[in-house]
Amino acid sequence: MHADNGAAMRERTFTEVARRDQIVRAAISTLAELGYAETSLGKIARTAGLSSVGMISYYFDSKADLMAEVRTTVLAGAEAEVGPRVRGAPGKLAALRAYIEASLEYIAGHTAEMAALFEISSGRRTRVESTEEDIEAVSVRIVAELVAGAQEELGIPDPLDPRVVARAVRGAIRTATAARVQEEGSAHPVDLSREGPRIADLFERSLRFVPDPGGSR
Amino acid sequence: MHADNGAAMRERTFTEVARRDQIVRAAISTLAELGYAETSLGKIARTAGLSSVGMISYYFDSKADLMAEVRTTVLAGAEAEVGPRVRGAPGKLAALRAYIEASLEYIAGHTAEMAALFEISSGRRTRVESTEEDIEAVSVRIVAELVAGAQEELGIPDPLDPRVVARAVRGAIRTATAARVQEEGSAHPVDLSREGPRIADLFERSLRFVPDPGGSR
Amino acid sequence: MHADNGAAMRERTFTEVARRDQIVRAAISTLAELGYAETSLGKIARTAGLSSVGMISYYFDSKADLMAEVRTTVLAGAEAEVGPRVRGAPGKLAALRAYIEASLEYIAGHTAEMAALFEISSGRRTRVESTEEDIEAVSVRIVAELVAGAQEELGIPDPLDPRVVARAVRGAIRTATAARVQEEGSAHPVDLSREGPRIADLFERSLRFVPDPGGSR
Amino acid sequence: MHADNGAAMRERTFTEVARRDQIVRAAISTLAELGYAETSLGKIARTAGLSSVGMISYYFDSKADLMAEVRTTVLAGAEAEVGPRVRGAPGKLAALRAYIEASLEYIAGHTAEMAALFEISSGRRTRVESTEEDIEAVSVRIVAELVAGAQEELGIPDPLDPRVVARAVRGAIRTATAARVQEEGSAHPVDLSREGPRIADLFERSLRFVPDPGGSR
DNA sequence: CATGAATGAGGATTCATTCAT
DNA sequence: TATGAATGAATCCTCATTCAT
Repeated sequence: MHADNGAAMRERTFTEVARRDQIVRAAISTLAELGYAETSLGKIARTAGLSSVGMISYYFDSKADLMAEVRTTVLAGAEAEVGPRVRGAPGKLAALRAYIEASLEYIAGHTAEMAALFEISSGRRTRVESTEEDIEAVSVRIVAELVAGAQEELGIPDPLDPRVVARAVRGAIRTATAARVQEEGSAHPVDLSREGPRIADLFERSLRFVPDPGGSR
Repeated sequence: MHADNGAAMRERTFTEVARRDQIVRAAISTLAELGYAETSLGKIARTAGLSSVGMISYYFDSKADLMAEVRTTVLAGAEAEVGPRVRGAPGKLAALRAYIEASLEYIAGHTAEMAALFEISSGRRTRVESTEEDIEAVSVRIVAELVAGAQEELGIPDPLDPRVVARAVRGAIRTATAARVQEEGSAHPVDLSREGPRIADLFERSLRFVPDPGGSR
Repeated sequence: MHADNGAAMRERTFTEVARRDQIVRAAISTLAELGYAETSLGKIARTAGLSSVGMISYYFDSKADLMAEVRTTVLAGAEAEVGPRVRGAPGKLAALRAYIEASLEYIAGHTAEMAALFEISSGRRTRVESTEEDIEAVSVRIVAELVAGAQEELGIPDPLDPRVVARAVRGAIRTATAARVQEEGSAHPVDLSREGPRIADLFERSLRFVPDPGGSR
Repeated sequence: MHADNGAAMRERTFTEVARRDQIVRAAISTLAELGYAETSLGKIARTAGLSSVGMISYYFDSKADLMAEVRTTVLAGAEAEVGPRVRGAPGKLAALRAYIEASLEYIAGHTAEMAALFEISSGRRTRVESTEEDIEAVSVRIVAELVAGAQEELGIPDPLDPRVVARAVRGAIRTATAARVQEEGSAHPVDLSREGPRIADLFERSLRFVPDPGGSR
């Protein structure tokens, strides 16, 4: 076997990097267009303008390997946009808002990547490595930290469970994305560029909310 | 062809009903365990303890037909538990809470069914019929109505967009489900039986929240 | 096995005869509509309004058995119409003309039967019995006798080989039939009712023709 | 997909050409031997000495694709022999004779090809493309032109309908072919090499025939 | 008489992967 | 580096036939 994507790397030639990138991009398009179940190496090769399927096998150990690379690439791209904005936010609540808004903006501008990511995570079951941690689990942990910080920052007397909120936040982002894809032809499609602030508002309200001391619940 | 799911209905034998049920249950298990992409009629047959794949084809016109039956079955089960509780709730806010709690309770007791449903909706691309409306779209519409009613009920001065909230609610439910599946082996798995009230609390807070006139935002 | 279509017959009950006929007629329709390759016992059963395929197996030993019955039935029908007219003709030449015209008239009125017959003879290869003689071979022999008789009758000095003429006659009949089926949607479809006399004229001319003693050929 | 028979042509490797040819030849043998209904890719593969069925799918997009190639190949071969002789004939009547004789000579030397062609045209129902015009329809049109020309050439007072004659000619050719295949084991098999001139004689007589002014008919 | 159930072989097709060049 | 060739398993599906009731 020639290709190798393990931990201890050898150098990659320029051609190799370019080819891999070309293939990964073709895979993203294909996944987004056809879905995981209908995506084959042959179709990816055709999308990439490659004459043979063997070419992919040459650069990637297996289909799973390619899928993993797609995942990594897409996640890295998202992190590159979302991460700095979260880290540059003044305070935890602002960071949470930044996370939500940046996520939805990124999603809005990278439909194919997100669709591909979605297809991979829902279409594949066999984990390549144990290190390939679940996207959602990681995201939830990160968001939960922001939520916990924000509630602390706000000094809420009866805080919500950060992980519950975090899962809701992630769910809201995911559902908004999915809705956008599905309502594409609808009369009132979801406008992702406006969705971010609205979702942020929603969660900010729940975090800011102070239970009425004499309230019913 | 023997199996028939068209308009002009035929009587169904006892054996037929039993077999179909047996196959549907096997399909649910297989989908939940392997995911849509890895679920084949052969694997379903093996799970069902059937000797031949042809047996499935005998009772279902096609794989799509079987998947549709799975979908219908699971949705009917969920509706039977969630629907009455929502309709029996005193008021819209209570109905929203009932919806969330009942959903999570049902999910908690029917992990495999929900996973199967999830796999079908995300894994299949070719819609069987246009009438087979997207589960999420329908759910969002229903929840949005509850949200709108609740906000009206509460007399909130600056209400949130009901559809934004609805998508967040659905997202929270889905993510909680997914989290439960994925964290099965984890140290702190999600306890779905407690998750419902917490998610309901979260959204109730955001709906009850009255912006401070002199607040920072 | 219950059904039996061998030579030494036992009595057939009324129901049995009726059922067999019903099935044979359904087979003819199906063959004519779908062609041999697409005709299955299941489809024949559905066409016949029978609920189960087993019914056919009950009355016919095998698919081949049913096909043989279809063949026999159709041929008997044709013979019943063509035979008397040929035998009643005044003279051999007239008999040949009667054969051609009656054949085409019968074909014109029994499209489905003829199509079914055509499908069976071209679609199936495994001979059921050696006694199931080839239709064409038999027909050619019969026509050849008429041709030979006609030439004798006319006293042609340099007669044509009767079998050559006979094969041409049969070919003309077949091709006319096929042309009718294929040109159904065409602008100038073949009118089978007029085709008979024309084909008869054609062959009568070739039989009547007396070579010019001083001619080139 | 590897095989390609679309518009945008790709270079064909030496191996590819050889393999395709090998498969086409195997298909011809199988069709001729078993008939269309019994011809499967598996049997063709076995005939071709190929270990796997997948091999055929690798070189041909579908079974229909392969059948189309068989058709094209056989027709091209026939045209290459018959065409020049028809076009080189001195006059229309001579051309008609050349057509008949050349056709039967070609058929005599290519029994399997012709049988395969016959099986394909009669066994398949779903037309690949509308441009794939029916062989018989085309042939009849060509022959009809020759017939019309010949009658004009001969200056016959009461000419026959050229299309009627053309269909008869085609029918005679086809029936002679079929007869040859079926009478292979017979005592007096048809000798196709002598059949051509005889059939030509037959039709020449009918074209040359001048009705007797005082004749019976 | 009739039917529904069941079976298992065989149909075409797709695909990931390996290999020789 | 790159490519085309080849393989064999697995996909869904159809079908003729058998059998128990």
